[in-house]
Amino acid sequence: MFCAASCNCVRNTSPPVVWPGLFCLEEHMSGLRVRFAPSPTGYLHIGGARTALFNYLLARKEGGTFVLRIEDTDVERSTQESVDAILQAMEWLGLSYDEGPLYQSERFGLYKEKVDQLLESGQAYRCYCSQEELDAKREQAMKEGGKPRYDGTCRDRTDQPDLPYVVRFKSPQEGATSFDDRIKGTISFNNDELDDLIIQRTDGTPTYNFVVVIDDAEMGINLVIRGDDHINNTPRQIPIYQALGYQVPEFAHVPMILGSDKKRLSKRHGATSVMAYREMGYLPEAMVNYLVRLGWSFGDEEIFSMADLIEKFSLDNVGRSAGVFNPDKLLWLNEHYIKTGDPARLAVLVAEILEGLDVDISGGPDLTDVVQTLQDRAKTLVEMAEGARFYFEAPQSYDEKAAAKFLTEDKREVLELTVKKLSELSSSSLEEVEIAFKNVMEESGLKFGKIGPSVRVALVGGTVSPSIYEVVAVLGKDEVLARLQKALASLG
RNA sequence: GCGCUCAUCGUCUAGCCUGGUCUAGGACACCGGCCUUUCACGCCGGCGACGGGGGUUCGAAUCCCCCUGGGCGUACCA
Repeated sequence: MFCAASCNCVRNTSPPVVWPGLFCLEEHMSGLRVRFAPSPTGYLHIGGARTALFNYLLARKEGGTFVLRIEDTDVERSTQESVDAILQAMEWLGLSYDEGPLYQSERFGLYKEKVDQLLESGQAYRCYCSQEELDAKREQAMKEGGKPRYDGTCRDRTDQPDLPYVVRFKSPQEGATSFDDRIKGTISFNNDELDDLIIQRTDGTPTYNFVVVIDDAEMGINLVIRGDDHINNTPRQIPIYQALGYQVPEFAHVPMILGSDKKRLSKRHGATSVMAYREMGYLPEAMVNYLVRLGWSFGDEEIFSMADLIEKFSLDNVGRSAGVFNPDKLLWLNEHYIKTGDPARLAVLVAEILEGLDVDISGGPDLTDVVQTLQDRAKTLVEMAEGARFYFEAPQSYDEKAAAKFLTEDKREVLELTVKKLSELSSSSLEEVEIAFKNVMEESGLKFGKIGPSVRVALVGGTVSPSIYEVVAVLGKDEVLARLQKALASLG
């Protein structure tokens, strides 16, 4: 067995087996416990994926534990489809977790207990103010230039009228709350900025800022890595940890991802769903590599495999400023991984796309060979599939312009010669094909430029394809001959 | 409005903590060239930034202050 942190502590088994998520205890097990806690109100988006990735990487690097928790306290907006979509996306990216998924909706009993505990100890209270009253107060405060925070009307109320109520946490009103963020440094808030936040709604369900504390504490999370849109929540959560007698974890707030207009990344900036990129023909390693480099760096290096990252990732190299999502660079990375990827693996992926395109690949050339001719010229798997199409479907017609230029009567002679030379081939290896074409050139006295383009149009239907030699070799003698004959028949 | 936060090429960033080695490095994109049977790949080259103003210092991208600009938050969403 082999330590997944790719250290030198090879367990003495042969062959070595890498077991994701399994580490040699002595060297790598640490008490680090991190988590990813998405709320299932949609697909896994770029930002969430990066947060998950950072958590995953740190856990793997330190030999810690990565926990997945589903934040579905908002019963209205949470759906099972979203949960599935998120799980699927994480799997695609290769982000395995050690514990979970844990559902907050299944822990309401626990939260209720904690609410009661705070109510009893006087650290929380029932608030009977209606939504309308609150809205009015907020508006009023804003108008007077004040802070739109709850004014504490019910804070010291002692009666318990038979009215709907929410439970509010008694936030400290004096002093300051501060914490040392692992990424941003010391952050401090004056407590008079805090108002008494609602921890339990009228319908009895708990709210985010409350459950997140309980869960992180109960699950033993000691480092919370999350988006920096949560920085403002942190000083509200810390007093809750304290009120409940929990130890406050460390925090690491990672900067947000913005769109090209520097606004928070959203649908109008294009695809933001991780899985949408899979559909567009992106490789997961390209997505992981892109995501990690957005906000993190390691000298001048650009290319990182997951194993590299587990070895090299560190919160120390995470930047403090927000980053703009740049699809061009993602594309470049995808191109890179297609170029350097294992053709057999790529073939499996391309086969799926081809199937979706209703292209029947049975009886055609070996897809792995096909992929190899396309690796240097495709930026996405979808592009590759489209480029592979002609290998399996003989051209039904020829591109008009191309035919007018390259499939003319005066090409008959050389095309017939090509057919002759090719048909004499014993195999269609690349070497043999090259020799055949050389012979054609010699006998006809023509340069390749006078022959190749015509052959290309005959074989693929247009003027764009991999090298002619490769195409002929991969397509195979019989199919090439058939297509050439067909083109010959169309001449004139 | 208030609070928090951020600030190096168009974009991602190195450098900043421990001032001089920075006429600021790399990558994407873009432009030009080479290679070439098409399209690509590849290779070579180019364009291009320390937001502004004050300090401190012999010397500041690096330290301090102010300004400006951006982001986030300000929900019975998470």
